[in-house]
Amino acid sequence: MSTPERLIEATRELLWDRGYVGTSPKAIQRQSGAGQGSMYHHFTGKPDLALAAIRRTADELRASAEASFSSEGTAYERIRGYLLRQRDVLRGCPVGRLTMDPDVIAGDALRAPVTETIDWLRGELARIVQEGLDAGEFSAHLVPEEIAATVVATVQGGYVLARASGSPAAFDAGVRGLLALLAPRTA
Amino acid sequence: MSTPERLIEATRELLWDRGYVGTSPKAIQRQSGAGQGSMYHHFTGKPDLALAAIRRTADELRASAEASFSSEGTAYERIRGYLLRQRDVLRGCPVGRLTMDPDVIAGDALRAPVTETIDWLRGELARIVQEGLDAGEFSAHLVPEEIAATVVATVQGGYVLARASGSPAAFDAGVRGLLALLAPRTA
DNA sequence: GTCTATATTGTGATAGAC
DNA sequence: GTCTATCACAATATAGAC
Repeated sequence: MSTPERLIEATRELLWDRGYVGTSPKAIQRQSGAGQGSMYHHFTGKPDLALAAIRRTADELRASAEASFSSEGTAYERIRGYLLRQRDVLRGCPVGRLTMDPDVIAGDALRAPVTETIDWLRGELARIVQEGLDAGEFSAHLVPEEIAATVVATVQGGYVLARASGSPAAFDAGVRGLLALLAPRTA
Repeated sequence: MSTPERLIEATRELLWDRGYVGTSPKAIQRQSGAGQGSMYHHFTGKPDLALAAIRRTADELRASAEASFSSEGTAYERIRGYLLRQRDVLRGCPVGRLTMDPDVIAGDALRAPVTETIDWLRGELARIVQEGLDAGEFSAHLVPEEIAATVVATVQGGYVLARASGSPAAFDAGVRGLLALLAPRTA
């Protein structure tokens, strides 16, 4: 792997585990095996490197979600697929956690990929819920954008519950509760 | 206000906005108006002061939630009251945000109040959902602990959506979606 | 109780040799 | 492209005067 590549990957790991304020250039250098000089040769500084790392993480998350969304099945099945897809629950969401980082949220550059990713997620889910409504799968009084927000929030909040309790079980409980509420009436 | 009091309050504000790793003793001293010497006279260091601050924040959050839970009304109405209670949405949850702080989660001392608060919330909500089930208010197939987790997750995740989009509207959308899913069948 | 001085290590970066 | 100085400032304290 090239040096810029190793720097970006190391930064992604550190941002995921410690956030932006908790990630120092020195830690990035240690984790990537690159020296001081290399890092500042390839990137202008910590914000520049963090931006590259965040963008890549956002792209990966999007590609991964897209796979769930475009699978076969009813709207409910696709939402269930998204909710139950494998996750590193105790590590949290590598994009969502950045919303709690003051230095990420404060500036436009680092915040943009975060905003776009979460907004895109809500939009895709809203589209799926609308398809479910059109198919008569869900109660007609449900509002697609609201249900989409509830689904994304349950996932993001599920990470909080899991980390608070120290167990992925809390995440799973929240997801199962949501699926029970969302389930098409089979009676 | 006494000096220890001002130190604790300043730390609470900073922890809320910047997290534990983002909060320095110097910033606490500036915000509280206390000097270096005072801070280290009243507290052994940053972790000690943070513990006092986190405990107080957790106690306040619990008291505030208790007010919603113990109000009059059906189970659905009490859950709705909790979900719609006034919040500083864009600032996030002062307790939940600490779950993303590596130095808080890593140690038992600082993590304990966070764990206890979130676990307590889930327990109280599960109790209310059970009451709703007993009263025939909810579908019998719902599992109280799961719905409770979904409710808390929707709130915690709602903060993430709001901060990602820069608007409290995203939080409100998630809550309305959940309430629509949870609403007793009126037909 | 509060203040100032001092200390060690880390942060985030620049400069210039190789 | 990478390395080793070097730098100014912040983080997180300790020591001891007042």
